[in-house]
Amino acid sequence: MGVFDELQARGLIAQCTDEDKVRELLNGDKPTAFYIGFDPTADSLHVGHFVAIMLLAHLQRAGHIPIALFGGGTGMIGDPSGKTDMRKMLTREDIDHNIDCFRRQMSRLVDFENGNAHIVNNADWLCNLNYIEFLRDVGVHFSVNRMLAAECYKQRLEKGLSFFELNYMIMQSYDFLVLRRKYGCILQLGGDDQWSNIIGGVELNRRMDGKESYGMTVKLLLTSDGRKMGKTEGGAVWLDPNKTGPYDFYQYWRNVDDADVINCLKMLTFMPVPQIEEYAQKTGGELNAVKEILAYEVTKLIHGAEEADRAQAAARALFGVDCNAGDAAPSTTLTDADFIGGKANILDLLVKTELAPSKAEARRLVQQGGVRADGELVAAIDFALTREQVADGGVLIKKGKKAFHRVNI
RNA sequence: GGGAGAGUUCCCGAGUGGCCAAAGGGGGCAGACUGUAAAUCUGUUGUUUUCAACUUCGGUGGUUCGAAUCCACCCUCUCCCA
Repeated sequence: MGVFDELQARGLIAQCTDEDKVRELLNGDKPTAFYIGFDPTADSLHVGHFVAIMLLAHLQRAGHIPIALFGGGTGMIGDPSGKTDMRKMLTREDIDHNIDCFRRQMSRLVDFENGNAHIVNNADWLCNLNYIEFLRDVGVHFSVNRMLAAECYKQRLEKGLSFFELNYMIMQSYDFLVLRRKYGCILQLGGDDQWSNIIGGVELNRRMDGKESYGMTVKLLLTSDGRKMGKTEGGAVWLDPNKTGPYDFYQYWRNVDDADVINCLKMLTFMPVPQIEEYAQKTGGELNAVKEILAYEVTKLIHGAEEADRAQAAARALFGVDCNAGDAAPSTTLTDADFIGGKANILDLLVKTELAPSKAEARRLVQQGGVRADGELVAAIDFALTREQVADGGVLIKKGKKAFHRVNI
């Protein structure tokens, strides 16, 4: 099975400009250079980028050459597609820093060594453009009428779209032209929301150089009811372990909706499709076990086997029969200052361990029976841990079922 | 440039002088039920030294015993005209 069919079987492909041709390119033996753009608007990739990275990885394994394009130049504008508001602009330094972070995170899945893949920043060619020349050479090929007809601008057209932002599509198209000329890159990938920007590039290649190029979009990772995955109360689920710890990352996948498990396995792991199809037969409690596999596999890909093992061990310990919550529990070391008269009040501890954002919140948690210390329900807000209790191997404080923190001294 | 309107707590959105820490919904958190799921039900959702006090309704001043609510100026956004 060729890699194109593999991707299709995994449900990764949304649409292609020329499906037969793209299949031929990707399934063939000849290495094809392709690119995908990333907006370096944050200092970490998040789950929304995960699918795109998997795509890079799949295609690289099939012998093709990925180019990760960072929108250092376009990032200073911000893509208006599908956004309701204009983005804030970033400084050059921010963007450079973000690119650096992205690169590190991606290199776990994509090999950037030995020319097997390239990293480029479109600031390198966009920043020095001459306005008049650019308008004359590139701008003439774009019809505003057609651009405005594109679905992605419709929403903005009602709310207001600045000229500045309208140029995003032109710049992205120009990127494709540059990469084709420089690296022979003839295929652009992107999220499904990038479709019209990709088409723009394909047309520009044809109009300016008379060369054929292709575009393909990947499905966005959506929940079964159509919402974007990777959002939690705390914002996005990040791939950076400093922003979303491996345990929390693991837990996110451990808790996905039943209806989304199979999809996630297909899109976010390298597990063979036939095997996933077997899991797809499972229901009820058995499907719950599949989630553990998903969580482990995905965590392994992003954070490595060691972290995945730890996260899994911690989860099993916490939710399993034995209450001994491994060494993966986040912990805080108390000092004498935390004990008043040899005791540390539970409310203060909840705040200190960040299980509760304020004492008022901590009080509510206790009153509603949501707090346990070493498995014992904390019944009253004046409950306190003695120094001796903490000194003896520490105490595990649990908030609800899923949040916990160890205190020791 | 001219005219009209809007900015309320995490989000949407009520509130037009005291009964307002501010309705309702969403979201979040906790409890029950479960499979660490979903659905459902219950409680809760500004802070603190919690039978009370303090800070909050775009900003700054003002009127008043008392302001999210009235006045002045400013900032931001949207809409209509050019």
